[in-house]
Amino acid sequence: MMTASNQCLDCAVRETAVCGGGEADELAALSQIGRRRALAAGQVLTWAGDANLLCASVVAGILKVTASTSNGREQIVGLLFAGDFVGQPFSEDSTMTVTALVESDLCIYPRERFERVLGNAPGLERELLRRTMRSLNDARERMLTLGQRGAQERVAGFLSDLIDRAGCGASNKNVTIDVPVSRGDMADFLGLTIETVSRQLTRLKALNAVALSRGGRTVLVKDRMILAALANPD
Amino acid sequence: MMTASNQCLDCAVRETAVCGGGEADELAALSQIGRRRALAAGQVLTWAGDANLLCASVVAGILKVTASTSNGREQIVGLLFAGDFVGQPFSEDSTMTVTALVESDLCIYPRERFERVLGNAPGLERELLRRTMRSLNDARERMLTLGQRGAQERVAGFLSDLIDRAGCGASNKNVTIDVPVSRGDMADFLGLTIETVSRQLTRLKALNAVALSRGGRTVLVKDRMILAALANPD
DNA sequence: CGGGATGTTGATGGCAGTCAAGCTCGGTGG
DNA sequence: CCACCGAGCTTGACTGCCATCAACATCCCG
Repeated sequence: MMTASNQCLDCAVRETAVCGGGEADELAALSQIGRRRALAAGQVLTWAGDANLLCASVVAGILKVTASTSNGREQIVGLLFAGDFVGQPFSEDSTMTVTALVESDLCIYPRERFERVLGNAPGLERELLRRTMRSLNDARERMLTLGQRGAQERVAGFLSDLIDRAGCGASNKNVTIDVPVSRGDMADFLGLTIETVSRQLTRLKALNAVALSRGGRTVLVKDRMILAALANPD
Repeated sequence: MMTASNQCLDCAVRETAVCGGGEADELAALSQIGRRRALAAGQVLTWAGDANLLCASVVAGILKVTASTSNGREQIVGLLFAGDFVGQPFSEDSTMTVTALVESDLCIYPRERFERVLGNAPGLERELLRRTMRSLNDARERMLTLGQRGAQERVAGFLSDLIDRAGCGASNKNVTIDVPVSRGDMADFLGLTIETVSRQLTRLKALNAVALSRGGRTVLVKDRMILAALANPD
């Protein structure tokens, strides 16, 4: 379809998303099945337990992938940013809920059709394998945090990771970072409560490692080294 | 090489390992690069931080994949059984340590050669992608446990999972399961201490849900339903 | 301004970690 | 065959961290 193809060529994540891993003809096949969808903040893309009908690429925004216990406790098992892949090909049912944290744009692929395209697109399949491997590694590193680290290490580590994500380069002092999620989501991500997260942040403030503003959503990191030391004590 | 090929044909995990996903010619290519290696209990296959030189299939035995903090705390992020795939293709460095928990047999593939074989073996690559997706899902479900569940839920859930693994079918009462790991490994797996694991097991005993023998390594599950209820309270 | 959502601070308690002692079991050697 | 030994497991006393409950502050948006 011409419009879809045109969308791909000037897509914001043309290079960074999974589509970038394929040859021209593979991209063309993908473009046939992709459809744009916008999600409002808080809107759910897929529910755990529902039939697994969708895969997607994040074009813009931030989403969370969550798992929940039967008594309603929630763990954020992954955050998705522009360029990230969403979904579980080759699985009949989805066990995770995917929710937009801010207004987001996706490029949606029906799962079964996506799988068929994958079969004829070795470049895409390779790229998806690489990404899944990286996600698995991330998940395992986070299991270390959730199983073994204390509250202070978790919060300091979270901020350090945010800095790395932003790619602020060499500067180690006075880096301003934007916390893209609420305290509640931060707590669910780190396996803590809102109160504990808040307390640890004020503790970092007291240690002169950070300064907060914009209602705690903007963090001025006065010294990355202090933060790194608190995230990884000996 | 004829011997390697012969090894594959009568390999114990011929059907269940990643090799089973490919066509005959794909298997032949794999057999060229696979070499058997035996590991003693406690022996390390690969260290976190070393160059990433190996992938492998588990032929027999049990291995653990661990991540560690700088101050020496360890988290078991995965257990590997016969048929499971080991390693991280397409990554230059390995971030996890892999250790044999009992005497084990592996079929080792040099990483770069394995990657080259994958490029010409779509069936294998597909199978590896499926497995990696499953592992990612497992890791995420475990993040829920590590982040949100209490000690009792973790231990009861661990035993329930062991029963599922063993595939004891329909019988819900008086199932005997073999705990394949020490209390210490169980603790590292669950993000608890040895003492807490032990206490929770005696608690299960007091609740008449299980009986222990062989120094705590054999568990007679008197009622799976009680266990499931304790693992998933409301 | 005013009101609701979000974030912070405080008081308290419980669950799991720590430290320390005893127990069990399997293996070894006299 | 039994006494001994050591590793792994259990139990106990105590501590400390983080969750919980509750009040207050701040921000944002109309």
